[in-house]
Formats: sequence, structure tokens, C-alpha cells
Amino acid sequence: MTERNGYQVIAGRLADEVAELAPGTKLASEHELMDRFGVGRASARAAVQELERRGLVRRVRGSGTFVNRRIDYVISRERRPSWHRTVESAGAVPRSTVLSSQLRPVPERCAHYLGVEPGTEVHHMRRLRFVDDHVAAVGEEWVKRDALTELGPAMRIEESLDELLRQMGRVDVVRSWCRTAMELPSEEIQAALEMNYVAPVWVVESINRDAATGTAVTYSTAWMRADVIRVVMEIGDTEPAPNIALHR
Amino acid sequence: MTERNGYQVIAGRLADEVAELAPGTKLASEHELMDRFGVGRASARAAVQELERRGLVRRVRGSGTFVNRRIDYVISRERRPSWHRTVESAGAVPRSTVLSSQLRPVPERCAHYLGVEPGTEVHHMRRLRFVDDHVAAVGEEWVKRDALTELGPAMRIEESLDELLRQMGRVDVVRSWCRTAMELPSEEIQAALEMNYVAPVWVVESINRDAATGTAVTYSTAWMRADVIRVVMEIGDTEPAPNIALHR
DNA sequence: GAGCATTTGTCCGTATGTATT
DNA sequence: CAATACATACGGACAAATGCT
Repeated sequence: MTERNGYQVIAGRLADEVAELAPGTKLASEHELMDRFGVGRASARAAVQELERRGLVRRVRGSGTFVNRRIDYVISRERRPSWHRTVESAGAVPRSTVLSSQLRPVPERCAHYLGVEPGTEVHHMRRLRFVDDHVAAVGEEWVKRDALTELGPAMRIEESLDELLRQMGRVDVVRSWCRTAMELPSEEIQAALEMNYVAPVWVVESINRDAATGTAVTYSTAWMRADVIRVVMEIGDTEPAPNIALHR
Repeated sequence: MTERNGYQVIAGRLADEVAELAPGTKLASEHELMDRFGVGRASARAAVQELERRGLVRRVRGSGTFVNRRIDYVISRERRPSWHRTVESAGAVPRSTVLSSQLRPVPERCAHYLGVEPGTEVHHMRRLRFVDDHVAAVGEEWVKRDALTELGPAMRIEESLDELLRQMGRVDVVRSWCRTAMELPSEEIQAALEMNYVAPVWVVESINRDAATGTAVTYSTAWMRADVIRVVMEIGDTEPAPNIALHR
């Protein structure tokens, strides 16, 4: 008698093992799991899919199953989130590419946020963010022209927009408003995030304003893959405890 | 020629249909889908499971597959979230039950939050929340004794703790700090939420303080099923636009 | 570039278990 | 008790992507 099996039991066992492995490590293939646990392919497969649902592994057709790494992205009033710093401090390799950068007339909703007439030309930028060369997020940013004369060449570097505005434009940008939720992505976003399946993604909208004048300067929306990023959002005037371990 | 199929295509078709149906409506069974789309059980099943992953349906063994309803739970600095009001305004039926209510010595972390000695006796309460008689959330609340002499009998009613403190205790409670994230639930929480599978849940921690004195009065943690509740979190001093339709 | 083995993705048919009605 | 419906499982097959030769 081997033991009572069931794919849930196998998944639990594998989950324990995966917890001990470094991100990127390759797991046993479905065939190997079949032999190891004495089950059919359906069960072996179901177990690994269970791990995928839990966000513990990432599967690549033709290649294998790998231990996943998820990064905490903390959003709070005070903190200025930097993609590179966040990813690096998690021990991963950050990268970002500029997909497009140009002047564009603002769509209606954005115009409202920035407090300008719809159709006004503002800087518009799309960026892709990577973690360990895996697509993690796409973002869209709108910047009023009076905050910055030109955006294109300056943004070649891997810097945050806030940083740039503080240096190039002489604006002290502070977060004015931010909303986070999860949604099913549009097909466009899904394609940009290279998701070949439908799953909820984080949507982070934010408005930054000039600390001096109080007027809105940038509006941005970011879509983040939930299997790569875990958004943690904090509201509050007090930092309650430094030693909170949220995710074991 | 019928058409090219694939469970993703079937799922897409079904998703469109489900969008038109009222929450609670029963879907066609897997057998019926087999006949309708001319596929095997595996494909019909995969399609419906896809809808479940998207949060569009809820499946009950022995009973069937039903159109799901997900409720937005908005957390912001200003707003005092009321379970009953939130659920009701979404057109659903709220309910909550008190699992336990007693004086208990605070655990370490909570003591730190409330600013009391570990082991001090405070009110402790566990509540279960329902939406349309489906388990939606479990919460744990800690209240300092000086804010309220007795908690038990008063909380039989379906009211918010904030409300009670404002009436019984003469305390004006304001949200001081709040953190939201998603985590894989512990087995205990999973059981309380009646989840027979493992999936991430919302974790909302918050500290409320007396507006007058500024000292912390309550600390609470809530775990919410992501298939029932969608947490939206807002940080900000401005309400940017009244007409934002987040979820189509 | 072509060819090949590996690995996951999709699908079929069938069967049995288990909860609900 | 019986019918229904979802959950789990087996074995087999081919497709598609990847990586190596």
C-alpha cells in the first residue's frame, strides 16, 4: 500500500517542496510525477495546475514547470514607489522598456483628472516592466506639458517619472490620489502582458500633483500580472509595526 | 462543418451569455454543453472551470453551476465601511453572525497595535459575513476595555462595531491605519470561509483610534473570499471623478 | 536551418466517487 | 431510493512550443 493519493494530496506535498526551492528552479515533469506518485497523467497534471493556481509555479509549454517568485509592491501615501528598487530589494532583476513616448491629445477621463480641456496635447508614455525578464506590468502615463518640455530622450534611462520631474522639470511631485483593484484585463492588456489565459490583474490608477501649487501633473494607470506582483496597499498616518510578516 | 472549437472559445461564448444573466441563474450542465458544442466532457468541463477562474460562476457539486455575483468593497480614509450597506447597495442580501464574543488576553502583535501590554484582557469578537447566504468573510476584532464596558449582548444586532462604539462607548472612532493584500489562507480561515479549494483571499487589517485622544481603540483583521468580494482601495485627498466605471 | 526529443496544452472516451435534490 | 451534477481518475492520442543536436 503506497498511501492515499488524490491530486490535492500530491499538490500539498509538492507545495511544501517548492517552498524550499529557489525561484526559477525546474520542477519534475508531469511524466516523472506520474511515476513518482503512481498516478495517471490527469492527476499529476491536476496537482501541478493546483500549484499554478496558488501562484507557486509558472508553467511553460515545451520547457517545463518552474518555481515562481512573486514580488510585493507596497503602495502607501508617503512612499514613492520605484519599480527598480522594489524589484531589486526582492532579490530579482528589474528591467523596463519604453513602448511609446509622444505628445497626444488627452482622452476625456484623463482630462478630467488632470484638470485640462479634453483634447489638449500632453505627454503620453507606455512602458513595459519586467522581473527576471518576465513581463510583469504595463503602464500608461500622462504628463502635463507645462511640467516638462520634452519627455522622449530623457526617459531612455530606467528611472521613475517622479524622479525625472523632480530633476528636469522643477516640480516636487507628491501622490495625490490612488486606487487599486483587480479586474479581468482587456484583450489589449492581456496581449501586452503576454497572458495566454484570462486571469484578474491588478489595476493601479494614480494622480500626482505639484506639492507647491496643488495642481495635478500626472495621471497614470498600471496593469500588473497577479502571478508576478502582489500589491499591498496601506492607508494610514501611523506605521504600526515594523516587524509584520505578511507573506510567510 | 460546425466550427473550430476549443474550450477557450466555448468559455468565451459562455462568458458573453453569463454576462446577460441574473446572479444565481443556473447554467447548462456539463452534459448539456457536451451535446450543444459537440465536445467531450473534458472540454465542456474545462470551459466551465475557466469561467470559475474568471469569477463569473460558482459551482456546487451535486447541484449545478450558477451565475456568480461579486460585490465591490471600497476602502478609503474617509468612508466608514458598513457591511450591510455595501452589500445592500449592490442589490444583494447581507447577513452576519457572531461566532464568539468574549474577553481575551491580546496576542503580541495586536498588543503592539493597540499600545497595551501583551496579555491585557480586551474584547475579542469573531464574526461571519454572508452575501445572499453565501459565506463571504470572517473577521476578528479586538476592542480595548476602556472603550466599551461590555460587548456581548449589544452585538447581537447586525451593526458595525464603529457604530456601536459611537453609541455605547462615547468614542468617536476614525480609521487610523489600514492595509490590504491578498494571501493564501491558513487552513483555519479556509475552513471558516467554507473553501474546499485553495485560492487567495483578501486580508484587510485596520486600526481605529479615538478621534479625540488619538489613541488606538480597535484592531481588526478580515479575510474575504475573492470570488464574492472585490476590494477596491483608495488613497487620496481628492475624489477625482464621480463617474468612474471600474468594473464594466 | 532542419531534425529530434522533451514537455506542456488540448481532447477523446470511459469509469467511479460523492454531494445534492 | 433514484436521478442529477460535479469531482476525480485512468489511458490514449495528437498538437504546439521549446531546446538541443
